[in-house]
Amino acid sequence: MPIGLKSAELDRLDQLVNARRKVKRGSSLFSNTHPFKALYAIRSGFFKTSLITQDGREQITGFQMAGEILGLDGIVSDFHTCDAVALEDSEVCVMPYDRIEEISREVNALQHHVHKIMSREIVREHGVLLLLGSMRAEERLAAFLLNLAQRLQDRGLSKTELVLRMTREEIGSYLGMKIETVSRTFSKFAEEGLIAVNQRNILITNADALKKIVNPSIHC
Amino acid sequence: MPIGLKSAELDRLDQLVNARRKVKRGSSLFSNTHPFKALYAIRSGFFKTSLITQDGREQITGFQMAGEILGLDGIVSDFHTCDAVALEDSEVCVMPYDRIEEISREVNALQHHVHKIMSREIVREHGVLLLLGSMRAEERLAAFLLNLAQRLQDRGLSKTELVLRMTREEIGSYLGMKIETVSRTFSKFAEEGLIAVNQRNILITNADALKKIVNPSIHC
DNA sequence: TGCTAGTATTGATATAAATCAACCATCCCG
DNA sequence: CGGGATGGTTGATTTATATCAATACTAGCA
Repeated sequence: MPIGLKSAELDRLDQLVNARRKVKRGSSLFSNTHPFKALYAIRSGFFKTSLITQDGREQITGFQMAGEILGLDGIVSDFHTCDAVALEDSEVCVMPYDRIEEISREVNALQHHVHKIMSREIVREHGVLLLLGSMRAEERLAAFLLNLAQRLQDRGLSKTELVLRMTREEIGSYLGMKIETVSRTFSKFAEEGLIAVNQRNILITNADALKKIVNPSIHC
Repeated sequence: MPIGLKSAELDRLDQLVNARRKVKRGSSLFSNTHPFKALYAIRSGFFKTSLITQDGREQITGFQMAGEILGLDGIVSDFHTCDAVALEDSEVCVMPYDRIEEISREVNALQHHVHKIMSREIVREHGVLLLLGSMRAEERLAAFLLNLAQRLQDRGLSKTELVLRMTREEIGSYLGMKIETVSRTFSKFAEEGLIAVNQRNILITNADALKKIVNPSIHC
């Protein structure tokens, strides 16, 4: 949340969060077609958001961790249009949407903050489009690992040791590839000494090489 | 824009648009790294938005037509993060962003409208992720044509006759496939009698069959 | 302790789409 | 009118990834 506010404004912001909610691993925070009432700020834990097609295919649209916001998809139609499922025991702050609108009108910083969050999500998805539309399997997985590492680093955690919260299948769904390809690509990276894989524990041993895979040109 | 407003609110909304701007076919409305100042509402014409990677690959993130909003990507960082290029001579309304924030605080309907526009864009991109992540070439192109047809219909135009404003290459970039595959898929659809192709003029002759391609299950 | 379910890896083969290549159509401009 | 530039189609071949199939690992539980 933004800083440098007057104390009266801070008091108002305190009213934004009406409750906390714990979400057990494997259970959902909201689902497609559920009425939209609130946005959720992740306090702890890890989520995936996904779409399910009528013929049963799942497309994961993102993985979210502490500090990120869930539920933006619901604003447009008053209904959620995707599912959000916890991949580990998690806790969120519930921020009723009408209260966000109300307080946004009074606290300019909040108004701008909300816009930024939505814009950031749009830009993030642009990046995923680039990934899915024009990268090959190795590039996708390398980009995925570097992105996770960066986000962990932003949270003060190690940027080289990651514990994947999702299955290989979920990674594949997100990256538009099959589980076998995900597995093979992990193995290839490991053989080449870029990472060490131990189940869901990944150690990035050569981040530069991963970056080179994602974007060959800038390193030539 | 929303309806059912008081006249004082309508007066305020009039102040939102500060200028119109014409954009010639092939020239850009804004570009990556340009400072972000305003959102643009398309009055007439047709645009593409795209990302360019350092190694020169282009990923088109969307095609926009009259009534749609451009520039949302710039809010998060005060800089645009993609390029918007007119695919035909176009005209936009320039809406300075600081004025949008200001008037949003006074006119609740505008505030909600802005949120909805951003949320709609997020949901649209979710759909593209699904397309790129889990559909095959034929499904992608069929979905693309149906989407265009729907949006034309929403604007009171024919839902069966479409004039493509973009090249095959641009379609391919958007759909994550090569130009040859786009061309072949058009030819296949034409052979099967689903569409008639005459250069960039497409006539949809069997929309149901296209729908069946996109989503096999619901028609079985 | 061993069994089962879920998850992951690896190999063999099939296939969708990319690539390489040739050619065609249209438009524009000197 | 002619010739080049741009955009599009079609065919032959290659390749990345999917699919099919077998096996292995881990965790939880009876």
